[in-house]
Amino acid sequence: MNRFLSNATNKIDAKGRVSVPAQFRNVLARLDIQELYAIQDFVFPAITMGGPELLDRYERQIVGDDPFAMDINEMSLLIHGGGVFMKLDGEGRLMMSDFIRDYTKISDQVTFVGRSDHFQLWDPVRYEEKRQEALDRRMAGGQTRAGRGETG
Amino acid sequence: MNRFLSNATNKIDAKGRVSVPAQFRNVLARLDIQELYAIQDFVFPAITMGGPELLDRYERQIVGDDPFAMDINEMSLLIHGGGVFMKLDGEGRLMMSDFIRDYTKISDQVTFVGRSDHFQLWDPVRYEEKRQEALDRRMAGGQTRAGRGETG
DNA sequence: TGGGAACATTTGGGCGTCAATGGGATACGA
DNA sequence: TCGTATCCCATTGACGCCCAAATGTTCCCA
Repeated sequence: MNRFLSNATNKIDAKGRVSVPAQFRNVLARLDIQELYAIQDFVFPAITMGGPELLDRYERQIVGDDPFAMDINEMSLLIHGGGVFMKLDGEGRLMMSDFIRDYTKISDQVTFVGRSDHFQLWDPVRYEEKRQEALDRRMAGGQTRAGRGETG
Repeated sequence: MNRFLSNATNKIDAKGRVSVPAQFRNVLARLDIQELYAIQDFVFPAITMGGPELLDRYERQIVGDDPFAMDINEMSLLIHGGGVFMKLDGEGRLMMSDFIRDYTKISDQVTFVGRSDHFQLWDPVRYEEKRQEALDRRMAGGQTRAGRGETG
């Protein structure tokens, strides 16, 4: 598999490190991603991580024709000022910086959530909350499309 | 037969493994499905499993042209964050991960339920409950037992 | 029609490998 | 020089891979 799927929760050790799930590391290797770009999610209390092309994509939103694009100056402030490059240590771990902790409220555990072409870092509790909210909202409004448990 | 039909209940062994019914494995082989995509059912306490095209189908809902479709970010959280790829061991068994147990309340047995182009994993008791509920609901409009369900 | 052989399926368990985690030692920056 | 980050190695436990027992099914022949 060459996409980030599923989720896994790992502990933060005494030094503030946490192992990136092996499954995700495999995807990173397959995509030949050496350096990780990290930025806060604009909607959820989570940190988005992915390859450098992730930054490219955000930058395209700045200059792009997206009608919902934010103010350019404001957007740049978030993307360029709020993003950071990180890399894993020899065992595939990364440091939980204050930058990450601030936006996520992560304390002693991290839930890694696959998002297809990138993945996210969540506090386990908040992830479960938001996941449930999303589920509720889908069942409330989405009865038409593929609702009722039918998938086809 | 190249569709998933009927249902069967198998035991979970001490290691947390359970055999996928041979009948279902035959269908998988016939459809040349090597890797299974699994995701929680959005309505029932069950896990839906099928080939990779199952994920494609869900993803089409994300990028679909439905203007009232769910928020993309939220939908991805459910589909990508909540879905997993799994594969069977040499004997055709799969691991009952916490992921599966959480959504299904499966403890020591699993009921595999055919759903034509995919199948589901249920806790035997809950399956029987839901099946009975569905049956009752269907017969509610009609007469007694003998009465056939009226809503074709 | 009954018995049983041959086969298929389910279940159990040993063992090696790898991932997650912990911790000491060293390098680096404030 | 102290606090922090990085590198390296050790430990533990989970999972994959393999083989074997037990249970169930089919089919043939007496």
